[in-house]
Amino acid sequence: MSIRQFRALEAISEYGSFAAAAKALNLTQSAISMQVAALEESLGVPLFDRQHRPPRLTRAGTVVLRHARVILSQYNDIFDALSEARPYHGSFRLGVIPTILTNLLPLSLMRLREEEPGLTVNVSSGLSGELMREVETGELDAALMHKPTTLGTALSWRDIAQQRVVVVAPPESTGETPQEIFERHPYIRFNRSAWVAPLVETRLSELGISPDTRAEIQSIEAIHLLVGLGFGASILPDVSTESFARTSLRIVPFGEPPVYRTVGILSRTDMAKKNARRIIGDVFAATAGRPNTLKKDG
Amino acid sequence: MSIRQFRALEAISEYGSFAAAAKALNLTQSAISMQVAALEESLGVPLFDRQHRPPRLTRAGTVVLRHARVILSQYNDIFDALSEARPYHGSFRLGVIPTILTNLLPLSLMRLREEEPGLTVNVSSGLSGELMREVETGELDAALMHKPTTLGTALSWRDIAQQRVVVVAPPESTGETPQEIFERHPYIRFNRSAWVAPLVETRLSELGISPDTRAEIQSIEAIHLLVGLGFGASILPDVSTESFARTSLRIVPFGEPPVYRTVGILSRTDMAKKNARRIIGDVFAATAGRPNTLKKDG
DNA sequence: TATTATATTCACGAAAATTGATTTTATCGG
DNA sequence: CCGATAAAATCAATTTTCGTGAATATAATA
Repeated sequence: MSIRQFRALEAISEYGSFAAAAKALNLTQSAISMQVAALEESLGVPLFDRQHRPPRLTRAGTVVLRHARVILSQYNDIFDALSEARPYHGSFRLGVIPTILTNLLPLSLMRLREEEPGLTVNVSSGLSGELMREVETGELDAALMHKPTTLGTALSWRDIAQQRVVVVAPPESTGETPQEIFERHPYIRFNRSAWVAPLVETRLSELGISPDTRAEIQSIEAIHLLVGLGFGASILPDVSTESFARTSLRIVPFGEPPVYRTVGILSRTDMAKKNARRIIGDVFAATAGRPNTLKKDG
Repeated sequence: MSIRQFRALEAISEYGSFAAAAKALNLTQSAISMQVAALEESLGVPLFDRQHRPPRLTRAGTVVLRHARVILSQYNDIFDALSEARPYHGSFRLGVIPTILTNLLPLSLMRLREEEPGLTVNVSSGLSGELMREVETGELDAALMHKPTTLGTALSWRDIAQQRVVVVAPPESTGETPQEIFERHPYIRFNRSAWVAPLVETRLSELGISPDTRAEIQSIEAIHLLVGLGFGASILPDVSTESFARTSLRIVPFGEPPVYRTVGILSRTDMAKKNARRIIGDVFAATAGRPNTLKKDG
């Protein structure tokens, strides 16, 4: 099964016979015949009814042809797509929630500067609710934030990362389960993210845990420090894959199935800078998906 | 540019490095490296930024990757699609306009019986307006008819054939243009098709022709016969490609650009027998597109 | 700076595709 | 029904492509 074989199949259907297809593709008729044979071999199904001359497509043949057409059109579009993907020049106003500000963002901006030097990104920070409003009014071109629960057609969303919510405990702590950990350690509540908090509360009560809440803190970094000093344990989105602040904290699953928060890009459906949006989205997605260390210099 | 190369590209993006992709695909690093090199060569664009190790996708790389993903998913879907395309068993009520009844239909039914013996097609005939109503009420599963000018979302349409409307003149007639022909021959009007008639009238007056109308006849076959006997000339949809009744009449273009009528399949969007509809549509489209003679026996 | 992980290069052998000649099979015309 | 013709299948020889393994080269890491 190769593209050449699909091309042959399409040509046969277009020109009506193996021989005609061969001529159109500058090949021998036997080459076409063998390509079809190979295709049928690998699919385990006859694509043509040889009772007729020229052979006719079987039902299976038309099914395969339909797919072949899609494949070939995607294939042919590649060059066009490449020629449209020329260097971008302009500015882009991006809103970002605090958690991302200190994790995903720096790496992504480095990459972006490398890949698309002509694109200037103006970053501002805020909570998801505020950002959403600013996107709606056009103050921001897009926002990197939590996935809203409801979304009108005026706004577009693209997933960037799924962050697992986990229990973070001191390195020297004992206890394998959330229950054990919160029996032995006070709870440092991370209450910034209004989007995740309810999920955490629900899961806590599902697990039958009533933690000893000792503090409420807004910053993931600050909580990391406190937990590292043995002050208590906390429940946070797992940003450790971003390789920043990879302190030696214990990470324990927070029940099954894991609680996730989805981070992505929100923008207006009718926005102008769709190309820039795609570039930025691609870079953030790449950074989130395949964490790489920051280059020393740039 | 081959599917294997696209697979390599996707694997690299998925597993994060050439080496990891190689392992996943049971190949050597060098094989992957060469595939990428070949891909870049044939596209004329670097897909990876070798300043980094492992190399990072460039912008062009992500563009190609997007296409590669579509291609690969279509590719992988082929087997599923084939296994779903199992022999159909059941009946189907198909309405057909008179013109098709005597041309496309017989050939298509023969093919259909050959390809899908389990599918029984019950054919009934009527004018487009009637058929449309019967499809709406569910008396018919689908209808092969002229394309309606307006179409709600409750009904679905699929194009099957474009028939050119042409001037049909006796074999021994003279005159190269419609004007000349209708100066020398009386006009036999085909008034059955309410859908094409207005177009014909418009074109006639555009061409400044006021033909000597000698008869109005409902049947294309009858008109063919009369024209063949030299009784007059007519203007008809060109069904001669269907190789039936290929009498030796003269066929002359009816002005530029040609007048077309579009024939297709109308059905309810919410119909049950979508699979049968597709099969039938495929066969009619194949018959219309690539006219083949009828087999002697079955 | 040394070490390690990773990618590139190159020559060689293996596998696949193409060709040209030949045989087989359907269709068409008496 | 039979021969003529058009089309496809088959086969051996040849060319092309692909993958490997060893030897570099290059970037990240300690």
